[in-house]
Amino acid sequence: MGPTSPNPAPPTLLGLHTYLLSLTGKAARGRLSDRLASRGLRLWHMAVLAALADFGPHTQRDLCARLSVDPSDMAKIVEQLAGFGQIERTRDPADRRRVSVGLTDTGRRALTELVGEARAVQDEMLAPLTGDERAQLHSFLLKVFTAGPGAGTGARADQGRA
Amino acid sequence: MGPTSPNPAPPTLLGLHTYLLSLTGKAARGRLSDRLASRGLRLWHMAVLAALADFGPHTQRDLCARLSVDPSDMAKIVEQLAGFGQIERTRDPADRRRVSVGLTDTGRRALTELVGEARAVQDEMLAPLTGDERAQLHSFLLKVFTAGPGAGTGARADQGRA
DNA sequence: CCAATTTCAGTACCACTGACATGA
DNA sequence: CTCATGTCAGTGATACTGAAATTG
Repeated sequence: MGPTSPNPAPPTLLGLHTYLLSLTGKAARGRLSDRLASRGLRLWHMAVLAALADFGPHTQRDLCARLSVDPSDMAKIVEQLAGFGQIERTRDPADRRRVSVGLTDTGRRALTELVGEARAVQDEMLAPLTGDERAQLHSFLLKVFTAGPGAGTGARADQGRA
Repeated sequence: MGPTSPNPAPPTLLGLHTYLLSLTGKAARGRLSDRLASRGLRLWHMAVLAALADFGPHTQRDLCARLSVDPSDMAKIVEQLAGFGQIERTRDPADRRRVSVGLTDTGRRALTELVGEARAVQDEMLAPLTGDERAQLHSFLLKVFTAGPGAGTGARADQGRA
């Protein structure tokens, strides 16, 4: 859909706020995951590290709830992060079903670097906007996101029409 | 990631413009495709119909270039739309390799309805914003999108690390 | 013979479903 | 026995790769 390409995107689509939002979101996601891939990680890895850094240790179930990730997927993500030594898993002695997940120093360092990558991407993508405009964009998105998914389809709704 | 859920998303993530952008984009995409699914169509179907409505008949290859869709995927999309009677395919008599794709009246009607659905979704999602704010958001996104993907990764860039 | 267009089969990835093992 | 937690295998959708078929 390269705007610089000879064939521009259809105005009918670009005029729809939600469509444009999904396009730019896709581009953002793509660029982010490209960057993170150079370090062998994915977006969910960064999300888990960030959740642990911001709120301290979680059970896997709480991580799933906070990030809207399916438990079966979280199992794999946590398994990989443990393999990288970025998190530690310990069985809760009080309720041995629960696995408590906590950040290691390695994980904390990794998160710092990942956030740096994300900042680099956003400087790239948001280059056409002034600082004020970026701040406004951010506040708009935050409003939409905070009010938005809460009720119904939220994060899943990805292949809705089953 | 329901903001109304007991566990809020990590501020570290919400503070990253690109991450927030990808989250809201994902939500927009999810809601849109849910709506369209109720009519048995997908986002790409709407995109193709919109391209044909805005710019007239295309060869499949031109559709691919305009929408950044892989030719092998476009073949399936076009096949389905033809099955629904929303487009017509004719071999270009001058160059019989090319398939010219054009909109039917049925397709035009379908597009009108799909756009209506998209507008409904955007009224839902952007409810927390005033009219002015929506216009500003739109212009910001348009700037970012128009300047952004142009060169390389554009819409594909989804699993870049192959 | 080579290039362009379309089509088809195969691969990888992501998100979800359902079944299962463990433990409260 | 029941419910909760976490794990694992399997499904459907998406996006890409590579090769074939047709035509220029």
